[in-house]
Amino acid sequence: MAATRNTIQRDLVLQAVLDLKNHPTPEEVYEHIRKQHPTISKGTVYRNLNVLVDKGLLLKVDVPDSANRVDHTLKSHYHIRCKTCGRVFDMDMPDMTKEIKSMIRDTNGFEIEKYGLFFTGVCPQCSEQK
Amino acid sequence: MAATRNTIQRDLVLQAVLDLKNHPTPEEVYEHIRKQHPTISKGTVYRNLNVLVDKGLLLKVDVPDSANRVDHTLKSHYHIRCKTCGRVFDMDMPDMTKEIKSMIRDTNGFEIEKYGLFFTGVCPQCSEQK
DNA sequence: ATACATGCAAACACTTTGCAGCACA
DNA sequence: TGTGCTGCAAAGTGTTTGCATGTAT
Repeated sequence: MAATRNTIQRDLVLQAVLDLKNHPTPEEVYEHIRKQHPTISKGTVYRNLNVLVDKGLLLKVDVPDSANRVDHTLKSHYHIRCKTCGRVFDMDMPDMTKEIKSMIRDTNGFEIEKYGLFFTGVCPQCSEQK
Repeated sequence: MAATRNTIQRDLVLQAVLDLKNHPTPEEVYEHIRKQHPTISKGTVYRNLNVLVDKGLLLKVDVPDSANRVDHTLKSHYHIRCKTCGRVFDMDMPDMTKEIKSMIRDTNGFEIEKYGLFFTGVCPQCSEQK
């Protein structure tokens, strides 16, 4: 990995994700930082999120059909997205990595690197507003 | 659901997915159809793929960090994407819907509608080319 | 006849990137 | 002092959409 420097912007990006807690989108990180540091650019936010993910300090959360997110929680867990309001929540369920791996019958020569398990549904607030 | 019509284009889109078999991208469907029907537009391909998915004739496959795909296989199964060549393959493993649902401890009021399980790795061809 | 569908292009949402100047090590 | 990083804007991907026209029912 190439050498990296500690810039103010890098710190701000990491701190913003920690502050926002709930797996924010890059856009949310950008808006959060802009309050205190209005000159930061969106490109810098994206670049630093990628750097922090590569360094293993943040986890990338792939969200179908919308902006991806980053998670400050590093242990394996799963998410659900409300298809009405778009918010993303943590699932209350144990890690299934072992079970999932044990179900693989034949990798067909594939080197499996990672997997994603993602739920979609309607959150309590949105379902009662009908 | 609104009434739908049987257009030549709709048939062509469905037939293309069946012909191409391996969960093609909309772009691949478009290029395939264009050989026989050069005036079809990409918008029409996207629109019809969405209609066919809504009708339950095709399955949408959400692929992290790249174009989505459609699958003509309707029964629940999982996919893996080679991060080197980008191709998507079927996983050789049984359906885990029951196991996954049984691991959910508390839905916190969520109406869970669906889930996606997706693998990433390096395919045999790409890993031997190193 | 009517409303759904088409082709086209523009717009959209999200993300990356080229570049000139800046600042951390 | 050098190269990694920044801000900015432009470009890149993938997908949807507005509109005038066409066509299935």
